[in-house]
Amino acid sequence: MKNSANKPADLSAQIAASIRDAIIAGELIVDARLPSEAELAEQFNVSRPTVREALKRLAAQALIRTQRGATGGAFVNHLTYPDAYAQQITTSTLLLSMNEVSIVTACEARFALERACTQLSAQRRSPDHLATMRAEIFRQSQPGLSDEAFCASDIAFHRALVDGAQNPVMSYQLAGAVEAMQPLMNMITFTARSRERIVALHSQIADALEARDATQADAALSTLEAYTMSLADDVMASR
Amino acid sequence: MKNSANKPADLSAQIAASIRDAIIAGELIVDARLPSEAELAEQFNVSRPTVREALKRLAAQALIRTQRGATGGAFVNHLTYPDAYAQQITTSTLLLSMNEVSIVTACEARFALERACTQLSAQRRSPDHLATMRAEIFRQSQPGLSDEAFCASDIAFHRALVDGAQNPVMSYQLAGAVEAMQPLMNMITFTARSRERIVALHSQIADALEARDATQADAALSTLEAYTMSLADDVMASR
DNA sequence: GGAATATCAATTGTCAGACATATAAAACTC
DNA sequence: GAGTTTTATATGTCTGACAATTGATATTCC
Repeated sequence: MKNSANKPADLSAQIAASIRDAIIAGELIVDARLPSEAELAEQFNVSRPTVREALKRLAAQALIRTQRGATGGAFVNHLTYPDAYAQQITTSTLLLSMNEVSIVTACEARFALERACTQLSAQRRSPDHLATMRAEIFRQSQPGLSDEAFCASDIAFHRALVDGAQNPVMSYQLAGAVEAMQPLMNMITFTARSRERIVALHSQIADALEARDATQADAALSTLEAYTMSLADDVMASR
Repeated sequence: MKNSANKPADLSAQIAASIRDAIIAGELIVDARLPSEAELAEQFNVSRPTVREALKRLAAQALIRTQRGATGGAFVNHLTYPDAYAQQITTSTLLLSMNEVSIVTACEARFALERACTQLSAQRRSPDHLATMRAEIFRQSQPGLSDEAFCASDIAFHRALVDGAQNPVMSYQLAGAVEAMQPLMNMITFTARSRERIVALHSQIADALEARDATQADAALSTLEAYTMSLADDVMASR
């Protein structure tokens, strides 16, 4: 009951799917070179532009990379965390902006997932993570800071909190949840007083992590969640 | 210090990025029709094949859809949750298989995130979610079940658990973490005895959620995590 | 007049062939 | 032997064309 049945996909989509499946199935390992475009065209019995469209589809998903020149070609890409982050963030951002996800739902998800990191972060955070958090807190308390810069710093703070768990898979998962909310957070204008409150809560969290006190960090995070939501409610109500 | 600086990207990549930014910035709203390929080619001062490659890149990310015919063209796509799931799972699966993520790291992330859902799921799960979980538990206890089918049912169980939180953003985020682990989980062969134990823990979780007891569900999930990891250790050690 | 049908026009999908450009290896020069 | 030039191979891009799809329009028939 999928597209595969009711609508024959484009040739380029079919070819892309075929190659993608081979990669996922492990038939093509990382850094393996695909046949040249001309060879692929012959294999699939299509023209070179069609093959190229298929390869561009895969390149858009960071599944392959291409290289020009004599020893060039298309290679199975080693999917790096930054690549995956970037895709994750793009997708999450669009999902949030296109599906009328309420601020409440997004906040709830974000903080719930973030709390999942707290336990581990309290155990494992390095001095480096703490230093990053303190630095962002300092930046956030500067009076002249623009709203955009404040939000960006807020995100950097939470990234450090998440990274403190020292689990790259969790960092990757959270990147989407945290960063995708930036557009929503930017809609909430922070008054001087609410910034003060947020900074105070950030400090509480950093203190708790420094003391390796997961329970207290959790509590501060919950308070922050409730406060963020109340700010969001105010903004929604005033319109 | 990115590719944008040291390597001028392909024209098709530049054009794709340009259109993508316009979509993300909200300049192109959902279902808006993009100019025809010929018009885009003229606007960007490139040939049609180049424009087409750019559009295929966007189509691969489900950002646009194309339609043939007189009133056809490329339209900004409404990114649905299933679309986002699919991308999320593909990316996560590749990330796990290509980055030598240890089973320990992946398990840790998965269960930590899943525990984040438990609290909400205990409050909000519907009878429907419970029924799904019970049905999967029953299937898992059937003796003749293949390893693949057991793993698939395991995933379905955990999906129901996550969906019970009634937060689509969390469901989306968790889809990647849970399903991407299928290949890893398939590597662990389950003996009759370990299946029994897993089913018992699943039942405990279902019971706890039925009783809306988040603490007990949490505990059972933690036990399941520890048991899964010990099984993984056994498999690793025996090779 | 209204409905079924035929035609048309716009747009994407595909193709063939060509040239430009990048790049590493081979051949050449000193 | 080191440096330079050539060459082969691959991707990147362009031109031009035709096929297929599909909504809109005109036409025909009752």
